[in-house]
Amino acid sequence: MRATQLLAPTLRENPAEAEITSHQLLVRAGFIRKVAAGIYTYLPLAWQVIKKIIKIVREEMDRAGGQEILMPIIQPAEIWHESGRWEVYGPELFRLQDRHNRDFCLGPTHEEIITDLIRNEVNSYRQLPLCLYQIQNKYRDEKRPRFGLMRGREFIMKDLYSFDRDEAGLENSYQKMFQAYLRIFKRCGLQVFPVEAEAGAIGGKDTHEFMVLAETGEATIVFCSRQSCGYASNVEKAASPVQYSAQGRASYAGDSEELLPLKEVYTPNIRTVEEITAFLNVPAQRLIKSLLYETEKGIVAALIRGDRELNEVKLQKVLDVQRVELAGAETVERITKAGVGFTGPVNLEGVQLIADPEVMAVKNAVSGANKNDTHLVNVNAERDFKPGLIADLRLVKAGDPCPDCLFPLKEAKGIEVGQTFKLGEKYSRTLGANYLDENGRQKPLVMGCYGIGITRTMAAVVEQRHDENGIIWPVSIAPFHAVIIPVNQKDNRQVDIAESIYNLLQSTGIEVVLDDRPERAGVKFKDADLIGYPWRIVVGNKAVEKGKVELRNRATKEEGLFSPEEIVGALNLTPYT
RNA sequence: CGGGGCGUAGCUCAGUUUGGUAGAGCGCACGGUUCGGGACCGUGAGGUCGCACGUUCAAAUCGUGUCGCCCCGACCA
Repeated sequence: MRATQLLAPTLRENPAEAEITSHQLLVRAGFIRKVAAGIYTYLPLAWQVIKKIIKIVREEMDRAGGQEILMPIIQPAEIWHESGRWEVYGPELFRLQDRHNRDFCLGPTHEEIITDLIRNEVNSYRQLPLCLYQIQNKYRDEKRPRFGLMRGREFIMKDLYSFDRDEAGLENSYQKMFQAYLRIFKRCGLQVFPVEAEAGAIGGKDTHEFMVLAETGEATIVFCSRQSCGYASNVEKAASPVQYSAQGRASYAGDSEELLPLKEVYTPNIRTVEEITAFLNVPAQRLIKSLLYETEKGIVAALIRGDRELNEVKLQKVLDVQRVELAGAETVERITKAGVGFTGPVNLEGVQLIADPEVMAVKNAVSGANKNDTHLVNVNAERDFKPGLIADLRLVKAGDPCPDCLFPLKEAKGIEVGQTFKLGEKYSRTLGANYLDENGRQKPLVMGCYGIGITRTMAAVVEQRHDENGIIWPVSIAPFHAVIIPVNQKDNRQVDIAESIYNLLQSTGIEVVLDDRPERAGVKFKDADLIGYPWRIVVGNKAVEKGKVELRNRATKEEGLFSPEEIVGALNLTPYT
């Protein structure tokens, strides 16, 4: 490809709207342009990268036994009603109507379509196991699209669905996919690590997210500091190892303190945990934070130790509700008869009490009194209040003990590039996708689903592989392997040598750009670094006189002089470096 | 959906407070000088100032509405 013919509009300055590195660089280096919020055109360089990522994904899916299909973007509302997700998915579903006012949606995912296909076409255990996948545009009307390709409203995704006859089959399919995922991301030059996660709207039991560690990641993950343990989890999922025992407080902290009588104290306008710890001179661990949440099943009071944060996902799961929303000031006042900041579990009427096990362990705790400017001291669980439910509600954080081995956990930010789910029978039951076993008995198919965000993966690679000058593509997915830069476009000797190297490399199958633009060398160097070609070949005067050209590695910055004939041999096209 | 901010040339931004002829740098076109890390000189093209309505002799500037975009939060494969 000649640079004069390549549409790669680079920018000198960062676009004002781009916040994170991958967004800035992909726009600046001429890979993408925005069409609307969260919707982008992929220019030639980006599409080149995307096609390569897709090729890798396709090879690994095929190797793992997948068969590629292509399902429609536009999906009729009926099957979404059937699965119940027309309502559940909410405003995130792009909905539209045809000329007859029939409802459709743009597919955010394809469980419904595939299950519909399979229930009609697969009837026998002899046809199992079956793995089908597609690489397709997906549509999600995100509340807040952001960070360029990270969270788009239109994006490219690979989704594979596995169908097995039983749990053992699913486990086998799941493991194959898990391994395939590790290979895919490695081949894309990414360092990922799989973490345990929550299933979210898709549903299912076991699920892993594949995380690319990056400062700009939207997900927080925790992992065990002990290498051999290997525990890693999304914080939302991460369990806290503290369990409540029937023996109660005595088992905690070796604390032999006596239970003291309950007492009211005057705490004028003292509302927050910080204010109370300062005012009463007690540590935050001794406080019981009482948070009122509104759910579709009513209002609950969630109790958590003063030094902890509540994990709303855990709360939602434990209550088995769709919606948990921190109650507003009016609701708090209606329920507690006091202002925000004075809520406490003692004599709190009309709500369900749910407590974290740690709360049960605090002796002589401090809590709100449900009375303005008043707190209670020497509050003790069981004696002064009795929660209807005790459940792990804590948001785990760095330093907390690992649930598997009790070593301290570490925390990191990650970009989720893939997720695998064991769906089980969730969709096959609701949509009636069954098969007949050897005994002629009808059974629901056992499903798994496995996604990879293709366009997000491209952004994640930029996020993980860049420097102050631009992107550093691995050879495996670089838009081109190399760029040839004649330093002076008006020097015929340089141009001739550059042209001959260009022809030579092309004839050996190396993907190369000849930067034949009438620009000064500096401009070409800047663009080469910005775009991130793995190799750069500079044809300059001094080099020409010695019959040698420069070969430079984008990632390592190593340089060497080679004769044109030596270049092909010197180019190291090891994919992932 | 709550809070905040911004819409002026392809890009980055001034100008809006105090209404009166549309600006700069970069990019682009042409000519010249340059030529190994985003050169310089000259000439030039390019804008319904997001859109609509209103106030006014006069609106980029004031008012109302509306659309779009960005950030924080909530939410999310």
